[in-house]
Amino acid sequence: MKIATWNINGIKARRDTLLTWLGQDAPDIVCIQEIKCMDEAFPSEAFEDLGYNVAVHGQKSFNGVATLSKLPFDEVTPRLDGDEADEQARYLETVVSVPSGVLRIANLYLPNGNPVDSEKYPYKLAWMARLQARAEALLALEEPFVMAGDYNVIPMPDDVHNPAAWTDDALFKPETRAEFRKLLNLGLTDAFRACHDEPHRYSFWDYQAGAWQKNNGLRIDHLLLSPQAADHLVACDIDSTPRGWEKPSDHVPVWIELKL
DNA sequence: ATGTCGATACTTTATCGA
Repeated sequence: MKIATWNINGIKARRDTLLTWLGQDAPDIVCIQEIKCMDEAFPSEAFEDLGYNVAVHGQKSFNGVATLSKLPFDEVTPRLDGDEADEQARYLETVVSVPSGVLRIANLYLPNGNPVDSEKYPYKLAWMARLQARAEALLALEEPFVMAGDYNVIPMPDDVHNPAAWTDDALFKPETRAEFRKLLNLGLTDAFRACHDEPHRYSFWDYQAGAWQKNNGLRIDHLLLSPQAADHLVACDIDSTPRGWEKPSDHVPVWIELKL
């Protein structure tokens, strides 16, 4: 079972790019972020024609997540617990049945948090605390689950080209990295780092300043696995090729293979 | 650390968010 995550930066602008990638890569489940549209504007039919079931949690203009799955959804639950007043569409949890039982997929678009002296940074940290609480609740079920998405977190200095330039950024501040580490300390596995120890492998390159050409990137898109999922992890990688295509997203897909 | 991009609106250029 192949599961991918990809921040596509606008489904209207990236529909055909995503279809092309799905046509050649054919993952079983894809978590996409930043669809930037309302539920009813999502082009579900195009993906259904490729054999995917579609779950959408969108909003106008910003944010928004959608999960595509070749397996039917047993459950679809939008929103992250912990703040009823939070209107931002950033979290979509689904459950599918697999031969060995169930598999839960949390699709998340974690807040960017910049600028750090605005209300956006405390919102990011609070959102990360809510995600930890959700992870704890799910871990108690002792079932396989994947938390996949754009975390907007650079976990380690080796995950960015020039770490010294990022020390005060919301994606790399010590407080941000500490909140991410709490997820790992609960018992979740960073799938990419379980499979790779080479430094400077990136999932995002800014549109500006020739970042892609200079390989000036960030590793901020992650798949975190529960112990019951990590036990079945056989491969993980970043597919950077779509960053070189026409009109690319600034992020590329990251995928795992689970033997379930 | 800014050489860009996507979506939106009292649009055809400015603003916001990343």
